[in-house]
Amino acid sequence: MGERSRYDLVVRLALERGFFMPSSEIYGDAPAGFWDYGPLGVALKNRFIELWRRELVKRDDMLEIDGAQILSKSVFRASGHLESFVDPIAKCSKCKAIYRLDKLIEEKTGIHVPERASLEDMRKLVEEHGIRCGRCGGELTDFSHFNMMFRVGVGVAGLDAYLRPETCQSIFIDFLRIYKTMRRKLPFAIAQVGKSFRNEISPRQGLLRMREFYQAEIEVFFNPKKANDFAKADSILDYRLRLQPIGEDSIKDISCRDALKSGLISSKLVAYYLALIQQFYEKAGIPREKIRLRELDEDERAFYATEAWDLEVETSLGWIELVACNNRGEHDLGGHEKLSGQEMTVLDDGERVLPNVFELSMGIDRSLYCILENSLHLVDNRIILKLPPHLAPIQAAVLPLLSREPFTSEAMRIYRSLKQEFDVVYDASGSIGRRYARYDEVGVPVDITIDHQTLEDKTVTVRFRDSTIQLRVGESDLMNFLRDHLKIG
RNA sequence: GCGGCCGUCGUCUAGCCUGGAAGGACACUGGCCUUCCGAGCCAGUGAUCCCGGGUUCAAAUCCCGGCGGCCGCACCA
Repeated sequence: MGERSRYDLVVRLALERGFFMPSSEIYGDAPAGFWDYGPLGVALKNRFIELWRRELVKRDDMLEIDGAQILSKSVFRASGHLESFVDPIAKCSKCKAIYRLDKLIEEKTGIHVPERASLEDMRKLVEEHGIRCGRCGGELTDFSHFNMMFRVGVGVAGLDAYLRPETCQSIFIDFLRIYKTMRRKLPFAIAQVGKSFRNEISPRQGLLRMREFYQAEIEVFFNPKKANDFAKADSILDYRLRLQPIGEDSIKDISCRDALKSGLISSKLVAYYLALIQQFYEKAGIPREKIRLRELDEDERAFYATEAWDLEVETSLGWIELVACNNRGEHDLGGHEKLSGQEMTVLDDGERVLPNVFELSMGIDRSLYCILENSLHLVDNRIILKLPPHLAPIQAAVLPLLSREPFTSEAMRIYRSLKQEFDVVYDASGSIGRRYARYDEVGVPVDITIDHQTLEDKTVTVRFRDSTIQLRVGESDLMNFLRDHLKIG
């Protein structure tokens, strides 16, 4: 299979079988970067989130919230997004080309433009060095900042507010009340699944880069002096991480214990959460060898991060960042404390500390793409979607061997008994082989066929998607069989 | 946002250069067949030809603008 064609196959399957589709697609003015999930896509997403809840939220006793998507301007003044979530731009007065101003100055003069440089500073540099449009030589004009947040006007007065560019700000602004009411001590984590919004200049590649997207974020609050006093980490010390630290160009397969000992990871707390997130993706069906935790150097890190590891998965499109694991230090609670005047310190062993934050910020849509691409296999030019059974949108198909009585009634009866507990479909249309193929394509892990023998001895044929092996299961054992087969491994 | 290529049934595409009734394959639906791995035969549904404007007796086709897609630049979960 060609490298590009894997992406095309996923998109084609998604459109044809209802996983996802471009939003507003019947209108010509549909802007890029917005996608709708269809029935199978929603089901897959829900199962993915179920797995996330189980393997991260429940496993680590996190508290889950669901915050508003529109937040006040002050939130983003405090978080730094109003000032820092921007690109400085300028336009050519002649050919209308738009430039990243800081990049243009650096390219023309070799002078490094610091993040904090004002537009006025940059305008001066442009004048001093006589920088003009790189393409036509025209004069540069319209110096401005392009902020990637969507601004919204609230109420009749059109009060300035913003769609959140990351879900985690909801966690930080709710932190104080949750801490006061939920009786937790440091360290503990707050988690959230929800939408975030970024006005990307050029969204592209389907689910990989959207303007409206789902994140599953976890913010771990901890005392920075105690990041190594972390007993929970004992359970993962022997687990092997796939690390690529700064300056390395290959992946080290190394136990958490050794990574800590050699100083590759800054603390037990960080090692523990990196282990949890890697284990999560392994359970989501991504093979270990396609996962890496790559450490970002200063230039690559977000403006709020002091230490950053990206969990990346290798696909036909290269390594894709699925989770940003950032040490945000006291950036967020400190920022909100300063602007709101609300003291954010908490008591920890008799000492007042401002909690630091380590986050696991997961892109859900991207993750689903990687799972789909990884699961997609071509056999005799037919798609077989080998999803882990516990992520399958449809868990079993109930099929009468022949589309006539008494097979149809028997199959319908079994379908009805199963659908109370499982997500199953009934299908009598087309030859049996055609139906097997139809459900292989959307990742149904087992097909249940009602055949001649069913009528004699109350057993059914169970046919496995990945191996096409068939076995006979008694009707009364079917529930237990399915529960077992759909269990998280 | 820029540059290159591109946009036709659900999907893949023919037609565009050289203007003149939108055709095929797969999928889907129904019928015959009565089946354990996309069987065969017959019939059928399904396309504002991305959108808008222009040229023309006539536009899927030529021209202009917009929107979208892919690749590259940049940015990012």
